[in-house]
Amino acid sequence: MCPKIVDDAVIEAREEEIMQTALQIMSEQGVAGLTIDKVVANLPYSKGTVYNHFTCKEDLLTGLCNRSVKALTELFKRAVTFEGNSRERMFAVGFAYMLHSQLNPTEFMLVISAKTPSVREKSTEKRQEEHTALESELLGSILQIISSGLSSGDLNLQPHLSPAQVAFSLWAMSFGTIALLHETLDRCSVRTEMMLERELTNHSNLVLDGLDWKPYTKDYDWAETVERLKAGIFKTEFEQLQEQLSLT
Amino acid sequence: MCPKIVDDAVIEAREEEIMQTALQIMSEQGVAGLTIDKVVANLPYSKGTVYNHFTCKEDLLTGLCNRSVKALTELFKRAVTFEGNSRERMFAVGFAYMLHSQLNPTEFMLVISAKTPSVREKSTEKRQEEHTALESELLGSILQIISSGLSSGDLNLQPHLSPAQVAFSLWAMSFGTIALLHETLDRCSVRTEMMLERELTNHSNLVLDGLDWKPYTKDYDWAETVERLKAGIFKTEFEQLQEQLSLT
DNA sequence: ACCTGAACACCGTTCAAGT
DNA sequence: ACCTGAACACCGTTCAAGT
Repeated sequence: MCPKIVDDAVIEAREEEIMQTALQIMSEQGVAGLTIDKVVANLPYSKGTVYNHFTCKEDLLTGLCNRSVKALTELFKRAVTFEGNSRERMFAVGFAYMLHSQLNPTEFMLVISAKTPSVREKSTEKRQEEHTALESELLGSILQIISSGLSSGDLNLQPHLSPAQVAFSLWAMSFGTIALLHETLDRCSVRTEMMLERELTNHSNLVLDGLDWKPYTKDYDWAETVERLKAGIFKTEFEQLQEQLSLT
Repeated sequence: MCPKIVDDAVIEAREEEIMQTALQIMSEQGVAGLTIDKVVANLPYSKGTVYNHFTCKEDLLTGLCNRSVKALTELFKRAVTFEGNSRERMFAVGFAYMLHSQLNPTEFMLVISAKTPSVREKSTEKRQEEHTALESELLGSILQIISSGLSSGDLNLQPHLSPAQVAFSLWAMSFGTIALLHETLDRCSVRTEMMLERELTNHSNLVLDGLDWKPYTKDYDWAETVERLKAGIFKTEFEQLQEQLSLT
């Protein structure tokens, strides 16, 4: 009836197949081990077809990056629905970020390298725009929680700080913690189950206390909140993470 | 008299020459634009000689990364000598980090990519060890200020936080802010002179307030501290930055 | 002992030929 | 209209020959 729609679906399915294959190779051989030849060898298509979907290797990397951010967006949206006070919801966002980075270490590193000028310059305009759109969705979730904190009175913004600046602070803090800790965990090869969780909780508490966002760390049972997240909205993800860690 | 020493000096000078050439190429053509052929073309030596100094391209990248961290170490040591209270000295470290990342954007990005597994795996053992040694020197400066804050009573550690964790928090915060802001500034192509300075001050204040490190943001004239840094220990660097920004 | 650069292998990208 | 894979260009790395 409408062949165009069917075609689009086929194209999208193939794009997904290409990206999954690329991801598989990268998780085994590292980002530097990714080769279009290797991707094609694991696929029933030819090189030319892959280049019909992605204009160059960098475009493929940005595509993978977007795929990962898309999944993160979903987790953030779920965090916004967490039942609790506004600071708990903000904490849930950080928790979601941590879970995502742990469950998809390869993709997380990709987000960093996709921001690199050398990758961005070569990617398609289209995929770059998709990327910025996804990032403002992420930011949107954070801003939503900030404004709910403001209206509930949990958060009192200092005059020199705008909501956008607060959102940026929180993001930078989480990003920095995860990026540096990933690297440290890699090097020590001591992937203790809860190291990242503990550090991220510490940093999150520092920044949220610094922002004067109530209830303060000392006035609340945050361990209980963590338990509620693990058993509630992020149950599936947490179980996946435990399984993954027990395998290593 | 002692030819070995002369030889070492010659070798070191050449290594520096190679790294400077590589840096020059990277600042013009990006990290992806760096090619051993291009490096050799700008040098009076042959490919083989370059490969006598660096075992592979990644080893050269790690060498450049270390060169940059070495310079940062010097700035941090200077920050420790800043005359003021302990929180001011801690702030000076963040300020040094910001100055360094602004003055050497290419090198700063390199530090990120050098931490990437694909680069680290290929680098020489020797250069990797040098890198960890440099990083503990950086951390050492931070720990020094933390312990002076503890003994002066400016900083009261919460029971669940160790000095090392605090140092890590501060580092992660600065790193995250700078990395994300670099990217944002790149994209907007609005390199307003003081954007990074303002954001880093905000974040630093948030974290230090959160840590309960006195004097609090609201109780002190931090703008005056910034002025003192700009006119004092970081005068040269600040002037370089202004010059650089006025040229663009 | 160190330097040289031709030679090799590998990989991203293209495009003429095929369906 | 889309797919194919041989062919090309480029780049990291090596090593026999030279000094």
